[in-house]
Amino acid sequence: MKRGYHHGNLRQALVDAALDLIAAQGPTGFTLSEAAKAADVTPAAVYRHFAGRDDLLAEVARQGFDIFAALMEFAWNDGKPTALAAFEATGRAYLAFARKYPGHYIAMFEAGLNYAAHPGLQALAQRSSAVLERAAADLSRHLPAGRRPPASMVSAHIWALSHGVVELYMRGAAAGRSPFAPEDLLESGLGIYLRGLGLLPPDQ
Amino acid sequence: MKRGYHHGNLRQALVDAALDLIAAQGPTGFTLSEAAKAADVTPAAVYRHFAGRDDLLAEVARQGFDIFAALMEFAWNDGKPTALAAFEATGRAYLAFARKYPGHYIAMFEAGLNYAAHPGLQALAQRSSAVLERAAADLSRHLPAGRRPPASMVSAHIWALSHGVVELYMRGAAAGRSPFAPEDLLESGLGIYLRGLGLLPPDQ
DNA sequence: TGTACATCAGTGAACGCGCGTTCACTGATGTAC
DNA sequence: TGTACATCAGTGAACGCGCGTTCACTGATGTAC
Repeated sequence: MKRGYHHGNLRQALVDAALDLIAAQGPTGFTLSEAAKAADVTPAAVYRHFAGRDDLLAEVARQGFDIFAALMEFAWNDGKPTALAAFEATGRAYLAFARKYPGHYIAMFEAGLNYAAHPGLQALAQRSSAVLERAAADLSRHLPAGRRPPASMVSAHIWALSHGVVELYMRGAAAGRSPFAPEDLLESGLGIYLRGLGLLPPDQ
Repeated sequence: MKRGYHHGNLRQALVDAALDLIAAQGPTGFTLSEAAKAADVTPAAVYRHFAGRDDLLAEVARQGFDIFAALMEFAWNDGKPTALAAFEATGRAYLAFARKYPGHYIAMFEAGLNYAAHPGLQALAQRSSAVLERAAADLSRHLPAGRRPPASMVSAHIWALSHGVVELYMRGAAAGRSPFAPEDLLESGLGIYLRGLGLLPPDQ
């Protein structure tokens, strides 16, 4: 397919190429040159749209956080119909995102990029975690005030469990070798955790 | 300090140099050349002891699994004095390992190296996970047979939570920004989880 | 103990490669009149 | 509608760099007699 001299939407084409490379070859397996080649363009052309390799990578992460936050907000759905059901939907959404947008996920959480150097990123990342914290807070309201752990701690537990499942059992070392699907692992793990919080009956 | 022409123990010196580089600069920030330089040796000398860059990295991981498995076994201590106490000690040991041996941890779990290509590695990795599975199985024995999840699932939950805490809250994006120490996060998370399993009284 | 010799762990130079980035350039697009 | 010109998104060649790896070599170590 022959395009004209101007690409049309090179910026996004480069982001998409980067996504494919990241998903296929890990956080390191992405080079500006390869992304340019995949977009049928000279490496130098990238500099019309990005400050450099790092900037392109940051844009990938930025778009990822955008999608991620939207997905999480949609799944949480303001805690309807019940806080518990909405919470479990949010957990499923987390894994669905990691599975469907592996390039984004890796850029966001595994590329080790410097959040401080890209201020927009930091704000977006916090928007994502805010969803989870709000969900945890709403959930906590169903607990007697006495034994209610801080919502930010609950959300940290959930996030850690979710991330661990993705890293170890969806990708990673144990990916094929575990008898459990990541989705089942997260769901069962969350269930036990919620029971421990007192949000599910002890004998389900 | 001037050594003789022969190094003495170059093999281990290279492993140690690699560990420092990995810990300081991430899984990618390790090159054969830099490791050689850190050991005061020509890059070519590395090939007297390792088949190449990958082989050196694999040796780092191998030693890591060795230490890791030993540490976990020691902490588990055959489930004494009680399965519960031993289990919590094992969780603490996991985080202590990640904190004390960051280079090893990264090489083991984040370097994305091909386990199948290094058969010895696979066996060692399984020895590590066997400790956790045995602990989970011993714990489960205190549950009524009816609502006893498979031990391998319990150990997967624990591993995922521990790994997630390390990645997100010890290193990683939320490292400094969370109000909770990783150790506290894991301990509280494990506590809630164990309560959910029915191994701790509901109102602690 | 002394000597001849094999072994072996290092050197140093060289290689081809792909990387990110720069630069002067050119051809297409859009705008003013 | 046509023309002159500014803008802008690309090219292509070049750069310096550090990488992993190879090779013939050399100097130190260890062993046999």
